[in-house]
Amino acid sequence: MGKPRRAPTAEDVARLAGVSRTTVSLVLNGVVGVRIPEETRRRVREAAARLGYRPHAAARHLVRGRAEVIALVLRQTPDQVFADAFLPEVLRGLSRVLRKAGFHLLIFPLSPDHPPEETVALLQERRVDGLILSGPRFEDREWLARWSQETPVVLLGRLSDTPIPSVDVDNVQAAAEAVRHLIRLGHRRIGLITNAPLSYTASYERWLGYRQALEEAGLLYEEAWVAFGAFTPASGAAAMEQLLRLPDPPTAVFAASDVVAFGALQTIRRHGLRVPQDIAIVGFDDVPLSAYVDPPLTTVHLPAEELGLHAGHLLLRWIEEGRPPTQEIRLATGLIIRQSCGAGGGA
Amino acid sequence: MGKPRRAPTAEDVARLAGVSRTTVSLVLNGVVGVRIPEETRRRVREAAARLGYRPHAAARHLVRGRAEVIALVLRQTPDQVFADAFLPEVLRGLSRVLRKAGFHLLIFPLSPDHPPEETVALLQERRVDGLILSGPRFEDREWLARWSQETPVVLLGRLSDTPIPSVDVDNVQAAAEAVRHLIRLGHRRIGLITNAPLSYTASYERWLGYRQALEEAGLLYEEAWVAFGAFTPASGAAAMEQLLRLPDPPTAVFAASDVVAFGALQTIRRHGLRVPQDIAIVGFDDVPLSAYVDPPLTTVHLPAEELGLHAGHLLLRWIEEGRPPTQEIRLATGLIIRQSCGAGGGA
DNA sequence: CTGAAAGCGCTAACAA
DNA sequence: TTGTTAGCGCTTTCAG
Repeated sequence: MGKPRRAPTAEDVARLAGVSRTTVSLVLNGVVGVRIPEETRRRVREAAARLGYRPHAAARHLVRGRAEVIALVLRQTPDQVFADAFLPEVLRGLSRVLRKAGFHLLIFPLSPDHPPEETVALLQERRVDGLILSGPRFEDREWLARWSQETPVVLLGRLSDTPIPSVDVDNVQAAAEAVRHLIRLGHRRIGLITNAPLSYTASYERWLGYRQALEEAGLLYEEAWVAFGAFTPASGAAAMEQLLRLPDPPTAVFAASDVVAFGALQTIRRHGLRVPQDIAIVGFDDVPLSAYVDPPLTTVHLPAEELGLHAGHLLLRWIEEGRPPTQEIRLATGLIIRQSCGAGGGA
Repeated sequence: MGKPRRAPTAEDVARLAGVSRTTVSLVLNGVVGVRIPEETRRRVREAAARLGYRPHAAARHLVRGRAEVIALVLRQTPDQVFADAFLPEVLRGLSRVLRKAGFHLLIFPLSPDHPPEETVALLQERRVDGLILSGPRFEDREWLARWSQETPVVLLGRLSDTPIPSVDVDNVQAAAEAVRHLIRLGHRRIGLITNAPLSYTASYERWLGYRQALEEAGLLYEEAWVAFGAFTPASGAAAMEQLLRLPDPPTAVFAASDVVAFGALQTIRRHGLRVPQDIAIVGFDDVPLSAYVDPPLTTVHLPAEELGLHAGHLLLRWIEEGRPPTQEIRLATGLIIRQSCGAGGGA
């Protein structure tokens, strides 16, 4: 009862097994090229098991210079968190690769109310082996540049003109594909509701894809047909309202995120219009619930778990190889055709 | 360029400031009751700043015996992750309190494919100061009991008959309130779609609340009126299907999670029935999107961020005070009346 | 008020 | 093949 205050150390194991600490370390770490009799190994392992010995990660860190920890910095604002239904999935993909490599995940929410420097300082104290920044922002470029000279980083999302490896989807192509679908269905007046201000890379790129598809098809880009959403359904609802007030409203709209699309759907309903008969909608993200709104939303699938997985891979490679992989991974998206555009997607 | 291989240590700071390591430590940690001239303090601080010195967390951990890290163990299966739209919010609440106390958050997904022992081992190596288990399961009782003798734990969710502090909502009352709302609106034939098998505490308790409300009102509990969902909208859709096939289907149903309710809504639509005119629905959780389905879902609000916040508080208290707070915190829920029951909630 | 010294638990270079 | 030794970077008595 009064015994196990202190966790067993390698020393304890050594004593119990009747060997030295070195031997314990050698055996337990499975160091190769050392010929230790099976009998000794067995004794050590048994002693360790009996004591419930676990090496102390901090001590190991200190001497090996490796924390075996990477940090996930969440750059999401509260509004974005709300929009971000796939954090759990990203986490799953990420932690799967990490665990296999023996790494652990430290979470750092970096909301706008904390200056990045403060978080950077904390990260430094922790001596993490690497860092994944989810949802990088323009303001982050400076500290990232500095940081990436010392420690591996990978971006989940994108930042233009930076040599930092990143993983993301090809937003331009994905958005263009969504809009092309609308065009293919005969729409000529196609509106856009952005998912966020264009200062966000993803929003900007989706806007670009929208323009590109229009241009390919020889359709005019009309300023009036783009309305700005900002993460929330409410913002999507307002944007749709604005589009509907136009003298000749679009017959279809590309909502650059599902969440924003949900708001748009609501507005449309409130105006007594029907989707897709009166107006077609295509979303972006394929959040789990998009299949369950009315009508089920045609949307662009975002492979959340794979994003996490690849980010982890890339970071681990940098850590192992000691130099940046200089890679931009662009994961494929796919258009999921459901019923909000009136094509396929059976009842 | 070839310089900053090694991070500056306290030694470096001491040298630059022309003092000893002790002094550096004393000054930088703001140890009280030590009279060091302001001038010396200034010099130390300046040297530290100039070098960009950051104390090494692992070294500190080793000597102080405190990691300043707590672990969040996610017990969610993939299906649950899907259902769990509020992980980000919980995270936000949690990391807010932790940061204030100088603690960090290590994430451990504990999916069913890893034996708990393995994760426990990893947790031990990390020597975390405490642990929050989100979504505890019956099978966890054993290792939890053992663990909690050594290290603080708090449950996010509930496990019956355990002395481990926990924070949760009062599912029984919350569910009862939802059902009472239906009864108040005149419904007598009220069905239940569970959010998960009853082996899950939350499901069980919501089922209990359902029964309780029925009983209070003198209504009969009918086996046939409870259908089992399992996390996903698809399961909710199937459950609703089953209810609708009954000779005399319920006129209202309490879906024990919004996600499951979304599936139910879809089934109802497919049957050409209308909500709330033909059938009323009340959900549970108040996930962000529940206000944006058609019709907006009346539901029970789950205070996700506060759950995280309180869990953090409780854990920190245990860590600071050295003994379990023996507390069960039950956070208040509230019925959010929207339009899926045909009462209030204006258009 | 400040410095010297010990030691947290572990690994790894070096001897024996 | 195994043991001895020297730190990793920090805090913290204990002397000066």
